[in-house]
Amino acid sequence: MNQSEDLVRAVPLLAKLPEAELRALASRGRVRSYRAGATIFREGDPGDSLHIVVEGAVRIDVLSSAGEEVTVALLGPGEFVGHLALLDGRPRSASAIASQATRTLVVTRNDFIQWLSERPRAALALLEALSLLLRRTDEALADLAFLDLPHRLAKRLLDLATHPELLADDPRPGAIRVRITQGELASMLGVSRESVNKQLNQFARNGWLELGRGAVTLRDTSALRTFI
Amino acid sequence: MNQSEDLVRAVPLLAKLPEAELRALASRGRVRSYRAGATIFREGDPGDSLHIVVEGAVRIDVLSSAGEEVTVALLGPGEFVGHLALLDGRPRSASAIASQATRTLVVTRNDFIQWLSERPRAALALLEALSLLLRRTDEALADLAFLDLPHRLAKRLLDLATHPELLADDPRPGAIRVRITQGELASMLGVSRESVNKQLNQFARNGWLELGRGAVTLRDTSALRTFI
DNA sequence: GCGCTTCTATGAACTACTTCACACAACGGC
DNA sequence: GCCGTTGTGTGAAGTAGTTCATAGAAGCGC
Repeated sequence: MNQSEDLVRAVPLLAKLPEAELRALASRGRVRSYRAGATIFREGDPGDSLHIVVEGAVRIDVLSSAGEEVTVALLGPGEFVGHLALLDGRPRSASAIASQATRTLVVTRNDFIQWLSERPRAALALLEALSLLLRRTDEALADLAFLDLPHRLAKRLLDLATHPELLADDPRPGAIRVRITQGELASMLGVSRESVNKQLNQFARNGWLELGRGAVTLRDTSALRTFI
Repeated sequence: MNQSEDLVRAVPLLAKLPEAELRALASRGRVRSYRAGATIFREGDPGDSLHIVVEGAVRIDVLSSAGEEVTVALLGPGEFVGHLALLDGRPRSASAIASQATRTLVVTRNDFIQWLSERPRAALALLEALSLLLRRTDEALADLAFLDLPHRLAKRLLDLATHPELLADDPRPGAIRVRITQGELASMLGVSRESVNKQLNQFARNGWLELGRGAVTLRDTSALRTFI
């Protein structure tokens, strides 16, 4: 119980709410566990639940018309999935996969809607959070339309460097080791794995980062930042 | 007064609300007029108002890092702009320009927030609307990453054909004349005007549409649909 | 009606990606 | 310790878009 409460408080958009309201939401949720690689839900499934990530990491994939999967997001503890289907009642717009062993707090649509309709302040906080998401998606759209691969890649690497759930122990101080394969990067950027590889090696030749199996180690983030 | 009320009811996301609540919102708004080409607000401006389009059409543009403008949306009567800045309190993420003579109903942030915090059902309706917007943006993102120009163009044309504010009188029954320049199309699709022109002419050679100055006339929408 | 501006049309040269083909390295299971 | 699988690295050939240059047609202001 108490743990659920802590989790809910870790969700940025709900963090501001009074304690009693948090407890009310947490008490309606149930904790579920997934092993690495397990499917939390699939695109097209009827969706009637919100998942708040407790620990682990969740990858959000959508299927292109050509049948390829793109990774549209990576979520860590305190972030949430399933809000779209929850709020508009339509089928899941993407698949959610546990990329590590993961636990989530699950709240059903009915419980959430009822809880929310009694708490206007929570609704405002949620509206604010959705607005921010919408801004980020709009920005990603503009990036995709106007930035070339080197710039999108640099941007994405710096973004990933802020996701604690992907970070491994730093081999040396000042370096940030991001645990991700080049194939996963390609799928996030909407380009081929080979192109990502070639560009990463270019960055490595500049001394901005080092490559390893399943990881990219950023050695000069400020160079990457000024490159953007 | 009465007119504002009608406007508010025309907004899909607010249409379900009881009459008294609608009146409450409409009475807080003010109607403002813009001539064709006038700027409603600019990207980066502090944003503290929601605009509901009463009549006319509004184009939403964002600036790319390279300084180019992309059109991210076209809005007609009943649709609304400014919700992002309104809800999250940040600066405008895009510019809004009246593409025809236009009137909007303006509601300020404070009025709206206050109105909303007293009406949980309206908040739920808004959350649902934002979820749908988010879905659409995600879909546009996937299209941009995976679909080539011909398919994106066909999709966009069919989408535009459902926007009544852009439609001119049909020259012949069954045909849909969309009033838009090839440059505007290019700016929506994130490609060059020349590429749009070449692809449109390809479609015209197929007999699927006809081209004119400032307009595209769809003659065989089902062919376009099966092409997608 | 004339000239300016906007919009459409098209070809040529260039470029950033793609796909394909292949080599090799690292890790995990048994 | 071997073998299958997963991940990285790289070159050659192809292609879907780009920019640039140039042309003409349609509408608008006065």
